[in-house]
Amino acid sequence: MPEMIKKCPECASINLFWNREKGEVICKDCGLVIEDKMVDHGQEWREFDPESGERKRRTGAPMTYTQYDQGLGTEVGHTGDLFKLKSKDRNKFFRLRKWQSRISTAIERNLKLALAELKRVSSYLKLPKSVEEESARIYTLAVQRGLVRGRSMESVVAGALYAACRRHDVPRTLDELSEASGIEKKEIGRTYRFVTRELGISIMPSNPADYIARFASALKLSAEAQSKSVEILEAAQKAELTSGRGPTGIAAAALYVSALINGEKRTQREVADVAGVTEVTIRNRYKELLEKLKLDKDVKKTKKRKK
DNA sequence: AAGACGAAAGTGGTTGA
DNA sequence: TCAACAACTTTCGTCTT
Repeated sequence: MPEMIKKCPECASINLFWNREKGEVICKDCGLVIEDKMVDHGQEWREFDPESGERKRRTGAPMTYTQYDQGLGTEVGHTGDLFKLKSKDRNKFFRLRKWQSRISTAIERNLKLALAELKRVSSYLKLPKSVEEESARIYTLAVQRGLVRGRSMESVVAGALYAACRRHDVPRTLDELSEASGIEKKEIGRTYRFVTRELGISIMPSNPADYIARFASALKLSAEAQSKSVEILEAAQKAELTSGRGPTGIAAAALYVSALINGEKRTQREVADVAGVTEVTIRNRYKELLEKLKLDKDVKKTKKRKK
């Protein structure tokens, strides 16, 4: 296979780091996130048509949750098979067929729709396949437990996606999910919490560091600034400034400070926008960082150097 | 004029009686 | 179920660059 050698469009370095899990390709030299959202060009086979039309050729399809029946549908055979049966069995056969269409259609139709929606949102956010799979699994479980009742399908899909993102340490903010799915933020949060609680899915509180790479590249910060912000983050965690606070706020503040120190000043507004928090929050975190970590020296130093 | 800063009031969610 | 509470937001006025 002719593997294309990719270069960083920013600095033309070929020193790239591919984080498969997060679906990010990061330039080690300049820190640019080249493909923060990898589209999976894998199979794209259709997932409709079982009802009528041609029979499925599912031979050897990989088992996957993004397939509404996980690619393993049990089908009560086709009329062609009937010739082999005696009349007694034939009744049974028809009964089974009827049954199947009764039970399965309700759930399966829902799943089909939901998974289509899920894929839509997922590809809009360019989430890696692993996350898509996970969220499909979560959604399937949720449906089986009847957790969708009383909630809109879309909101549960969004909730499942959000949960899957968190579990895979590839966090998207609620705002992003909200924008992609058209569901209100609080609604997503609600179903997210509900679903995870009901399914007993444990989720670590998301780590601010997971946001750094994405935010930094959105702000076009240098690799130095980015790694500096990670340092700051670690120091902040040691100083216990992070517990109980919103991870995005922390990440944003760390980035803001490190940008300042590195002489790549970004306005609070810019940082706030990409991080999805307000300037005030950044200010508060920022203030804490300066106090507890005595970083103000560093900030002043670079200020003087500029003059 | 724009950005940074801070105070005050409001929001949604958690917790504990 | 309700009130207290923490984190975060919104809004707005003031100060700094």
